[in-house]
Amino acid sequence: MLDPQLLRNNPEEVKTAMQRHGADLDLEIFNALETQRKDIQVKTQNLQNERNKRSKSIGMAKAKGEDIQPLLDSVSQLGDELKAAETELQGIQSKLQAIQLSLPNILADDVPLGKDEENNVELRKWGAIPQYDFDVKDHVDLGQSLAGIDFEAGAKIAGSRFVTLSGPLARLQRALTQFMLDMHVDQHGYRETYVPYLVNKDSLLGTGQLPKFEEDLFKISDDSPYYLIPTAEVPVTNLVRDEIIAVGDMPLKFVAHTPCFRSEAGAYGRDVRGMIRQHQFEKVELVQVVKASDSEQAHEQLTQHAESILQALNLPYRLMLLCSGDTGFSATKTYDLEVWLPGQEAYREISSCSNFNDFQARRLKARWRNPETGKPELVHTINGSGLAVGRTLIAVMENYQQADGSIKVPDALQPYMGKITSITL
RNA sequence: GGAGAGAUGUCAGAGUGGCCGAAUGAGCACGCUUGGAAAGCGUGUGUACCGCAAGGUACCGAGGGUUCGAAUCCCUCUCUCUCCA
Repeated sequence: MLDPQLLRNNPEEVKTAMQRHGADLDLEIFNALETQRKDIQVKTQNLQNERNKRSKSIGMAKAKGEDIQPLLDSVSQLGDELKAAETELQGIQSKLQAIQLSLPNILADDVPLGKDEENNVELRKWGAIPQYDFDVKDHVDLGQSLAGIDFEAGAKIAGSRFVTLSGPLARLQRALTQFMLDMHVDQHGYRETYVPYLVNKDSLLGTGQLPKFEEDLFKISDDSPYYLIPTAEVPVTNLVRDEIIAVGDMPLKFVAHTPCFRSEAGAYGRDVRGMIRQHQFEKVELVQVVKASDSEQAHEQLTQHAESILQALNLPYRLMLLCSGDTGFSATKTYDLEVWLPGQEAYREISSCSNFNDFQARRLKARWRNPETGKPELVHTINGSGLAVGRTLIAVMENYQQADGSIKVPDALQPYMGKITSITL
């Protein structure tokens, strides 16, 4: 949510910023509602004041044993008027709120203008793209020949875009998860966190998935208020909802491993082959809650934490700065890490690291107390995948494949793999 | 599944229709006191919105209702605790 002050005081500026982020603000409607709101709010508060004063005088008169009937008569009409004003105010406020909830975050100045991922800007590349003297397979072929990935089983048990893993490949996924968690906890100072995989509506409103993106989510049922989490960002960031954080506890750094569930509505033909785009996948998520003055630096730092996993696994990748059209609704700026997949001969997203500034914090009412002013201030939230485990599994398989179809276990993962050095049939 | 109790400010905890944004205590901050500390004393200490300000409005788990007036009464929901199955 944007700062309502900004919206009221500089609506033109906000409108321009919204257009940059692919949204529109109808100033005519907004200004009209704002004017009405002001009038009716003042009117309502005056009526409330009047009622409070008279009610108080009735109380005092009664205490003195005076006749209160004339006073009662004089307020009889006030109640109806007040109720009407309150109802009207409520209506306007919910309309204004709907507008506010539908507006995306204002993009950072250095976000390049662009329509879609074609316009993202490559900031740096890491690692050499491996050369092979044999025919490279993708993870689907590798997984099938190693009898470790079974799409038919996933489809039978659940449906399309589900998969089963078994044997050493299932273990490899677990190894990756453990490795990532350990690295973020031991070397990067994150606090390991276990959270619910089902969340309520308030949490999704807080991080910005609702009200606009309900179709991307799995809802448990119509009578149950729960949704499956699309990312650990939702439960973890909501830890600070309605909280005022002590200055000594800042910054908060959480890491959580969870499954993620996405309906992938609108991705019909895309990535139908393989494990790239699944309804269910594992992810290790990094979340930081910081002071406003620290958020840019924290965003860079968190991105580097995600990068360090790729580096430790020796997987080539590139860092992309997302353009305006590709940056998510709640983000002010997003870096994507794209890992090299030999099977596709392409870089594919494996992590998305975003700074939300105070956009989520305002919805969440997440604040910290500034000791200099003694006042609560909104925090800034930053999160990123560190990393998407399913896609990392793919990347390891494809990058570490050998001529005989086996997969070498990266050195960093060997302690987690019972010391085996290679995955073979 | 059944029966009961409860949810109040940073915390503990009073308040069962009006003078309650809310006693009291603890904590915290500042000041006094002291050689220094403890104790003691004094003052202050929620959030949001409107307003230049004075001031006003809302908020006592959430949402509705009754009433001139609700933390307090009624209804629904959520959560916590105790007991029974």
